[in-house]
Amino acid sequence: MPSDPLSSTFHALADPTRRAILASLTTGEKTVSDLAEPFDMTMPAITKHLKVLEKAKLIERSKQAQYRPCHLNPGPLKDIDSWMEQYRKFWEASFDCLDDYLHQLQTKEKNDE
Amino acid sequence: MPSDPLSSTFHALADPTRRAILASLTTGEKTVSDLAEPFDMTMPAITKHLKVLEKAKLIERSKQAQYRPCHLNPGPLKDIDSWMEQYRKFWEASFDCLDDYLHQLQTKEKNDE
DNA sequence: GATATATTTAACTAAATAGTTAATTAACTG
DNA sequence: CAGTTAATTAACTATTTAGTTAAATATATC
Repeated sequence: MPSDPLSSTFHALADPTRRAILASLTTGEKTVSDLAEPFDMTMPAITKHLKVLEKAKLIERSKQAQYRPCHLNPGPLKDIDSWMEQYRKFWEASFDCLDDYLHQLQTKEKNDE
Repeated sequence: MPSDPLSSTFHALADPTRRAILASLTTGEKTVSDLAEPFDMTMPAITKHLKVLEKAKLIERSKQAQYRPCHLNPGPLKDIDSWMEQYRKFWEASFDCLDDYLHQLQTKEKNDE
């Protein structure tokens, strides 16, 4: 259950409703009802999605009267971006066949040593 | 069940074993036994992880005698990178308080119109 | 053809997920 | 304080997941 941060971020993002909620928060703070409005889903379902996003620290929440507004926290997305770094070289070069490319990379490594 | 590509990629990445397998494939093609070796897990468990990665198109497989070597396919990672684009501005600017930043962004939007 | 190696499939289990409805909490409004 | 609105919690269900052990498949080797 104490899943590592990267896993819980990826898990939170592995759902189209949650990604849509995040996207909706890019324009600023929103209440739960605001966020729920576009979806054909009950409020408790939205509450649960928000809990998943909150545990992953992708959103933060405050209190304003009976509202519990949410805002985006980009930190975990930045962490994913950093994690991706090790893979960028695999698509940034232009190549047709991955095997050729890997071979090329390995050859280059040898030359660098 | 026919989950969208982005969801199935994020889901595949939401597991440390699968991420470790991917990382291991950055150095080139590996057999299932090679990939399984670092983990305290049975072979069928690894086979299942590979199936998840394969369905997400993060790996591709071939046949060589009794071996079924795997290699990395960076395509879906590139797609995640593109998806992230809309969030980059949220961490690329330097700011202390997200609310201030959001307010700033909204102000800027108004000025742009 | 018998046997060993590499991998997968089948059948099962325990736990987690994504949703529901109904009830509860909290705060505002008349 | 009665009623309404915003949101959460509880209790339940169906599905998916991540793992297991045991059996099956496929290829190579003797």
